[in-house]
Amino acid sequence: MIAHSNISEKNEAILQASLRLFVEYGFHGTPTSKIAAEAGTAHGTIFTYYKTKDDLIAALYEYVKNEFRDFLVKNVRGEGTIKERLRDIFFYSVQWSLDNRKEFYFTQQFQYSTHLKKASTESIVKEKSLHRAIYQEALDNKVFRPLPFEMIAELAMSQMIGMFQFLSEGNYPPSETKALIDEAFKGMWRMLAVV
Amino acid sequence: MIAHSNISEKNEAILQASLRLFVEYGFHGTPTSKIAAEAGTAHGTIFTYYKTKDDLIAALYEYVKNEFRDFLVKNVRGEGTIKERLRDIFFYSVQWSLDNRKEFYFTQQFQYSTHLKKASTESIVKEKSLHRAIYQEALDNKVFRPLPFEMIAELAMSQMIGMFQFLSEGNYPPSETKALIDEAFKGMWRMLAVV
Amino acid sequence: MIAHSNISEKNEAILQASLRLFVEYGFHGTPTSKIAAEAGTAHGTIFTYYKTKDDLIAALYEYVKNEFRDFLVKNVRGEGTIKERLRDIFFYSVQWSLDNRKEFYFTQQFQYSTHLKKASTESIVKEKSLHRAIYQEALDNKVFRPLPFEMIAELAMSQMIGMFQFLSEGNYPPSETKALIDEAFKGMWRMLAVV
Amino acid sequence: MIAHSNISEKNEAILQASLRLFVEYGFHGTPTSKIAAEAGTAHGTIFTYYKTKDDLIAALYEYVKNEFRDFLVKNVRGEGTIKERLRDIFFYSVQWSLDNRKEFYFTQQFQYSTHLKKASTESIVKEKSLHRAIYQEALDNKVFRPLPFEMIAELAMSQMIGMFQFLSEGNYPPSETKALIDEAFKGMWRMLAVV
DNA sequence: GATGAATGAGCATTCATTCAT
DNA sequence: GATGAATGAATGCTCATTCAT
Repeated sequence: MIAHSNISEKNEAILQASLRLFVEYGFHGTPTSKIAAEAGTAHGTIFTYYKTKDDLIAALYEYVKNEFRDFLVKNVRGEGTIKERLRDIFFYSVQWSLDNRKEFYFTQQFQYSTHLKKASTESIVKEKSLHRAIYQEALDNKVFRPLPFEMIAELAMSQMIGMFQFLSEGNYPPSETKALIDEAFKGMWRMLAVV
Repeated sequence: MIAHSNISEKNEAILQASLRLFVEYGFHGTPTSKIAAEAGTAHGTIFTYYKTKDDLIAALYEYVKNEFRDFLVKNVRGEGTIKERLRDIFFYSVQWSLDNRKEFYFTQQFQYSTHLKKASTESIVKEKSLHRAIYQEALDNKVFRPLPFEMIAELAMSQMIGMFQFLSEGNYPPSETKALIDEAFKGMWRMLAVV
Repeated sequence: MIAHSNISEKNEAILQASLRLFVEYGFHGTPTSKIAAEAGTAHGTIFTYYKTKDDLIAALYEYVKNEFRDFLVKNVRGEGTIKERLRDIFFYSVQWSLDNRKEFYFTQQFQYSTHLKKASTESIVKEKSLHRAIYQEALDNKVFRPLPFEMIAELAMSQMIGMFQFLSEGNYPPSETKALIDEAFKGMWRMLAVV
Repeated sequence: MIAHSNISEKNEAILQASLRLFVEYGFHGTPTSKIAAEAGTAHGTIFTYYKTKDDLIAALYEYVKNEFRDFLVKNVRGEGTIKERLRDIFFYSVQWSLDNRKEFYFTQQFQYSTHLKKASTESIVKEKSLHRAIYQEALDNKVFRPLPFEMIAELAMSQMIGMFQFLSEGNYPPSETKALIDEAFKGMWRMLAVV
């Protein structure tokens, strides 16, 4: 669920409508006119907030990214062993994507939309900085096996995406979901950690 | 490199051009007219082979999928322990995607192109049947931990995609690439296998 | 430089901004929003002064026309021979257009903007009444050759426009400019006058 | 009447329709959709011939310019005194503009459409080269008074435009029209020529 | 009067698809 | 089969104008 501070009601409605429609019909399958209709605004209103449709898409990405990051910052333990903090990151990342499926799915779509590559590569990396910091820490402290950093990062990320895809298809009750995520984390730990 | 049996030269040129352009500009960023130009045919010719652009995309997907499957069938040991055969699947899957980056990237794009969902879900599952058969075997024989089958499948697949992404960015020499893939396989094994 | 009596500061700013932008980008190339920005007012403010953009354009035309007329009335000798007064009209008309290039250019643009035809034909004729009066006088007194009045009027006007165009491209010092205008007037006199 | 060699029927219809509508409603007052309707083609057809509306406008200008030039070349005496040839240029220029009022009016509109300036300045000069060549000759041979070349050019051109404007309003029979143009030419001669 | 967010009609342009040759 | 001119529905975007504050 999107909810943010200095964003006008109309703007919010536009972002929400965009998210819903992009996820359902894709970027190109969603005319700006439909977004406006879904948002309950006039067509032109979109363009008072965003110069172009691509700008809207990019802004939505930024928006979602921030939601995600805010959620992680709020939930991940600031203290504890590396393993504990890693577990938190893993757990809450998967949890957030399950609780915000549209947002997560949109993110994936975005990263595969070729013509937006340039504007965002930097943005994508930044988005992952929370994760990457702790992988680096684990690597530096020899908690992780001596593998290339990027390999570790990619494998860990993929793991989360895999869990999201798995869990978002079946419909497990919360407690079981929790258990499965933790099971996956243990798997990841066995995969990457020393001993 | 695409090369197949009963496909006319023009058709082949069209598929090749499509692949190149789709990967570079995305489906919607690639007009059929440009495909024709790149393929060295008249615009209309595309539509003597494919009723619609979406048909072309679907056919290309089918085409690539078959290439991949043929490659696996040719290379994966038919005999050996489950672990050996799993390793082969893992290894050659990653290897193929590295040797056919455009093809693999196209596949990923395709799976995130929402408006093509219906036509293909079934197709995608079928594509993965080779992998899934052996995961099932490993699960049935208690070689894998007792986790939901789909979870295992997703985690294993994600691992390969993660390795592709990692390796396709750095530029490692063949021998090192080979070593890294095997390292990743060992990680996956620790993650999923019993003991 | 525009400067007039009962016109509010905002209104004046709007007219000035319009003039500048219309001359540079044309009527259709100048959005009212840009005019407002250039004038330092809110977009809506324009419409408290002018019901429509076309009204603004027409008002600006009227405004400029009056500037020109005032200038002529102030400078043209009220007495003297027909030739002397004609020379003044010719001279000061060209001079004004050189000293007020934007204004003059705007006038020309206006007269070729087809969709404003109706509103202004009458206005344009009125604008030229000072000139026309003296051509009529010259014709009535047989100072001019016996040609159709409209022909004389058009030829004389064209002459001034031609001189403006010529002088506004080169950059002659004032004294030379003056001499060239007088030379042109002599030419016009030879063209139109008896003997 | 436009009529040219290697121009397809549809293209011709588009140019004709454009000319008619531009002259009546102006560039911005004429939607491309109306042009298509008037030309009896589909809307999209315009864009198979011209990449943009501005391209169409520029092409139309080029087209009309060529018509004019062809007409002059066909009619102006190649031999004779400077005066005779000047008279021809003057006479046939005015005559053509009267016989092709839409074309001529379009030309004038075009030259005042600010945002097309860049594309065409060069083109406009070229258009006038036939005239300019003979003015230069007259100046070099001291047939004209020793005035700046550009001044002569502008004054002569203005004269023709003035005559067009005058004649296109009244409705004189051909013989009288002819006489009046010649009268105007004599005036111009008195204005510019030595003695 | 002044503001500027909101409106929606209007427009240029794109592009998959058709079809006569 | 191959061609490419023609089609017209669809779409992103602009901008004059309105109106609640």
